[in-house]
Amino acid sequence: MVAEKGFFEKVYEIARHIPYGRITSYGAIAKCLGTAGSARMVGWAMNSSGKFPDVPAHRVVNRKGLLTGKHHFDGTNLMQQLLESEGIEVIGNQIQEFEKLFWNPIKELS
DNA sequence: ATTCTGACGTGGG
DNA sequence: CCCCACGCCAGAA
Repeated sequence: MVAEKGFFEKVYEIARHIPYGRITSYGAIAKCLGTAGSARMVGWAMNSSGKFPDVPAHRVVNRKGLLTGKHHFDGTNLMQQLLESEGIEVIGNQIQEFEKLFWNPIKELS
């Protein structure tokens, strides 16, 4: 059948739908893609998000709400600053009220 | 081709 | 919550 969209594109598509001031987890996206368990690939795709300005990688964190990928951004606190810029409180790489700000792609995009 | 790593998640203790 | 181990699969060396 028709060639499916690349794994990366699927990730980007969802990431692009993340609303302002909201965040989601890699696993949530992975599940939405149907590749639950391969959450690592989601993060891997994000690694190439630098080529896609439409992909707010800073809004994607791990399931603990920890900014595990902040180290991959340009600066050291760039990711945190971006999140705080959207009204998200971040302390020590940990998003405050993570569950409250969590945006479930499966529920919203289903 | 093989090997290792990696922005994760889940399960068991 | 913590720690440990396994699975996952794409890409780089």
